[in-house]
Amino acid sequence: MPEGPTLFILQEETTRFVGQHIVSAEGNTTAIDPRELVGQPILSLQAWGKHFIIELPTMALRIHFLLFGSYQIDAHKEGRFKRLGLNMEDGGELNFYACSVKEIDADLDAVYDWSANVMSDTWNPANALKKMRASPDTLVCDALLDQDIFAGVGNIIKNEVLFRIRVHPLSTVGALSAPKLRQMVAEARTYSFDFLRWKKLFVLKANWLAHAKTICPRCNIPFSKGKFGKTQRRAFFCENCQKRYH
DNA sequence: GAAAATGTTATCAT
DNA sequence: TATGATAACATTTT
Repeated sequence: MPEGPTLFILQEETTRFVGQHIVSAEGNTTAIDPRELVGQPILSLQAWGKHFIIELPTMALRIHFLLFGSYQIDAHKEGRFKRLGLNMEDGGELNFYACSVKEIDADLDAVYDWSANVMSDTWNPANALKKMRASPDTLVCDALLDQDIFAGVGNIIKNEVLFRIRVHPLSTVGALSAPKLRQMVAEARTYSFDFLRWKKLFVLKANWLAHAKTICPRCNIPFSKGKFGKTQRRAFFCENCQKRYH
């Protein structure tokens, strides 16, 4: 379900709810009592990386879909418990399933670094470079998945970006030249918007060049596979055309 | 039907 | 204390 572009779509699809009051709420979340939400207006609905933030007068909620979460707008799933369901004053519904719900206590600006959100106008590539320069031994595969640096980048985007810029996932950040590192940062954003466009057209998977693929489309030789880095996520890469910098 | 996967976090051990 | 391994969660697809 997730990766930043998906959350971006969710945010786009729900803008009409901003300003509306919640007329009823339900769900099996233990983070909050859904009844607390009734009567409150939605102040904002925002996406930050893979987080969906619902801002209300008395609290903010963070929805995270993890690997399996899903949502329905003006519809619901049969035979599934809602983790959280909001019924709006215009009769619309916003339902979340199999996701993590968390209440955010502190001020949103204190919790979120808006410049790290790859899909946002507030994205700041210079900040990403600065964060990476602070830990040069980090593997590029870990850096791209680091939500403090590239909020919204997930495993698919990671694999596609590294293939596009011809960098081996086990390269270290510090071994990349300055232009190469800038290219990595730029491509993280560029590919995220390609992902967004393709997902909307239902052709995302058809446009994968590396992720879950077996043959390198550039070299026509088998891709290598591995589970690398702190999170041991799948890497698909070409030993021939993706250079290992270290 | 087993296994794996677009992900994170809590908990326990070192 | 900090880091690291492991489990836990929950759904859909192969």
